[in-house]
Amino acid sequence: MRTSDSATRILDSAQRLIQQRGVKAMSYADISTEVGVGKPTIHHHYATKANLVEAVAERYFKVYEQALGQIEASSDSPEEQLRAYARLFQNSYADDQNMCLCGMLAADIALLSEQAADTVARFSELNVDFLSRLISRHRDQSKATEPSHIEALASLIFSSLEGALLMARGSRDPQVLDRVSENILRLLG
Amino acid sequence: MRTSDSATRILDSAQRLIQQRGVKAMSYADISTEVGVGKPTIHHHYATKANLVEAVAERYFKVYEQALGQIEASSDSPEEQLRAYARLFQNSYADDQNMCLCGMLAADIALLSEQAADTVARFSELNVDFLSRLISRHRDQSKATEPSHIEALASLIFSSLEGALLMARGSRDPQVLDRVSENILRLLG
DNA sequence: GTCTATACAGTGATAGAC
DNA sequence: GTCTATCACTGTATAGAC
Repeated sequence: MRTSDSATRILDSAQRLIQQRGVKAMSYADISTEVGVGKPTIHHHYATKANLVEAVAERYFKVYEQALGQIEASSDSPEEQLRAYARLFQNSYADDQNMCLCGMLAADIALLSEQAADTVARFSELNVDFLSRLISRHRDQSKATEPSHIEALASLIFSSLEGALLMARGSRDPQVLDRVSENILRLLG
Repeated sequence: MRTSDSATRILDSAQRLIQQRGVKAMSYADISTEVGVGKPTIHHHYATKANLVEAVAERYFKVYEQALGQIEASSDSPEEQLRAYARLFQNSYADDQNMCLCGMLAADIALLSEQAADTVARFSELNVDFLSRLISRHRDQSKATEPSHIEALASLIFSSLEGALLMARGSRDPQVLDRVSENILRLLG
């Protein structure tokens, strides 16, 4: 159905609005205009705003999880995989200077329902786990490293990219992300 | 004047609310309740919400600039100065899981006036410049390094800490900041 | 599944008295 | 410098028809 994936188009619009303006500034009126349906239609698909945010977060998590899976499944080297990982963030910024959805939700954590906040926490784990595996694989090729060090390095890489996305928006300097991405590759070796 | 630092207490309240909830969720009603003055009083000191946000950002910038100056003036080693720098972020989080004000403003960049957005950009430069000087001083003790590498490393450190602050909020894990801070020290040497 | 119409709380902001 | 009273507007949400 062309018409009846309104639910999906509402999610698309809501996600974009959150990434650009934050949860509080994402309104039913904006979505209504963008998608071309009445506000009651939005409520029909997602009863409350909390529900809508939860749905956006959950879908984002799953899509992102799949993307990480594809990177991991590729037979590339850990270095190449890390490059592909960094590209996820670069693509987000290239697409209208979008913040990572969960990065924005983390900033707005005080406004979220328990469920949405939980998805944000799981997103963080997802990234750290992915990076920890990647680092382990890389380290096996040379020398062994303590698990706590690996997790700390994974946290550093994830934080760097989330922060670089934030910094790129704040400083209006698109190159920040590229420079940080390059230096992260150096961290690995 | 005891009474007439209402202006200051309004700024304090507004800043805290922005750091915890973001610009859009900071309201005159909240400040009015917290400070104990009527909403018209807030307008008397800061005519519009945009003015208020600009004043909060500008004061934050200046206080932060002073803090960096004190770190720089201290006769400590570059390593110790970097530790003190990281502590600024750790203190922010320790104080009610506060986001860095300009980090939150960067997330809310689409909602800001030109002037406020400019202060955020200047804040970013302030940090990168400070860190670049610090790195240069450290490198002089050993080997020379290209300026572009220094700035890239400075951006990485700043991004890491802003991102770690965001990540600590999102993952509800206070130790993230500590782990990232430690690893940053390793980046220097 | 979508609409019109509407309820009602909260928003930033202003007028004018003290 | 602070107040009371009030403004126009927008926010989320609901009722009920089609």
